[in-house]
Amino acid sequence: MDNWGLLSKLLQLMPLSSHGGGHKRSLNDSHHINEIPNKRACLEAARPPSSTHEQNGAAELRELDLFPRENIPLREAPPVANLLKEGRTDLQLSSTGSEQSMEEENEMDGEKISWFEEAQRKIAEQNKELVALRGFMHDINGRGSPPLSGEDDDDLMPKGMHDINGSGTPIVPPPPPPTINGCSRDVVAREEDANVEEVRVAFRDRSEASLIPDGWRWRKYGQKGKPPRSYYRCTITSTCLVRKQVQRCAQDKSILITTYIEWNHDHPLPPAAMPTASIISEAASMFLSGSIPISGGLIIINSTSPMMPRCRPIMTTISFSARCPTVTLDLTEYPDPPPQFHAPAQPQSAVPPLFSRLVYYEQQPHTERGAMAPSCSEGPHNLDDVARIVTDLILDNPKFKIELIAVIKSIFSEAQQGDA
DNA sequence: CGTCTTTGACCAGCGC
DNA sequence: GCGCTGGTCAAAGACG
Repeated sequence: MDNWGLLSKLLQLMPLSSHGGGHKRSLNDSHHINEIPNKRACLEAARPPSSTHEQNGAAELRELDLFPRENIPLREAPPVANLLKEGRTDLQLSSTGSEQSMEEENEMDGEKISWFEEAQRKIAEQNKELVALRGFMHDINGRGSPPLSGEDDDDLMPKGMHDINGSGTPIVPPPPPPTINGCSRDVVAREEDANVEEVRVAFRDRSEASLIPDGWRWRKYGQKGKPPRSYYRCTITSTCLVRKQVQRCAQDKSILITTYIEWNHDHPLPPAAMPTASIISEAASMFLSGSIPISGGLIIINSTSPMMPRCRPIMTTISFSARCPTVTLDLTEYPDPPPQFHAPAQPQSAVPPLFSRLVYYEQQPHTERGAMAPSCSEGPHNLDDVARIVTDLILDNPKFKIELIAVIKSIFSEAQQGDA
């Protein structure tokens, strides 16, 4: 069985009816500092469930109804489509520049077409389905992420899992996106589309310090509430309007929540602040452009920011404060990034690279996980063992599916680089 | 003395 | 209209 076969087998084993958990965890996460709003009807209509009642399935049924299986013929579709059928519109498996790569590869001799290229074709097919699904959802909701143009290959980039800099690329802060009055064009576009004047970007991370060093200079100008929420203003210039809020998580005092209310400084950014600024800008841009679904998702960020010193997967959650949506980047999920996420290439092995990452997942002291999955400390014996372990992990914790998607995506990216 | 933090007052928006 | 909440202001005090 080649790697694609393995992946197909793993994906087929995923319980299709498992719609909760995983990327929806954040929506019910009581750690969230912001509450569901009572205004912004356009966002309210699409907001995720928050009440216990909704957690018990009502909202999930509503979301399932958006993808009635009898209306979408995916029965014969390959496994990736099954994830889409679940509403996993945040699935992203393609890599930057894949379309160009595919065109080139089509001219090559047939014998040289690898499993990876086959996988890319399958992904392209599923992306087309994704376009149809998103359009379908848009028609039903009257909002949400704008439907993608099926004729525009650039728009076929799947949403939700997003490698901001491209996996494995040199860790260089991306240049700020094109701006309109200081806002990225995407931001402006989605603000206009969704009637959103502002989006906030928050970081959740464990820190004993009262402030996470981010390169800017801040001055405290207010404090409210219990637990206390501190308000800071950028003081690099007296006219800079950038502010942020800092508070401890009510449930876990070791978690510091930093919310950036503005990020359009009226002065040149200090070099130390540029990585963080780019992350904030990108995260906001991704949300406003629909790359991060309302339900949140997983993104992969390469960064030199003190907050995120290396490439790592980040669980994003979307909340809705009284004033605007907040994209929260949860940095508490991974105490240390797996080596694969900052080592671009893996030595060749008889075992697919997927497995070594599963081992990483397996070895993490994940406090949210329930019963222990079968131990694999001695390493895989065969691919059936791998499949069994993965199945157990998925059944044990639906969130593992999210992790798996990130791993698969990363593998594809690395494989593509290896071919280049 | 300048800078920064603390803290109560004040304001605006919203739901009831 | 009232109360609640989020956010900001500004006076007072602390600190180096």
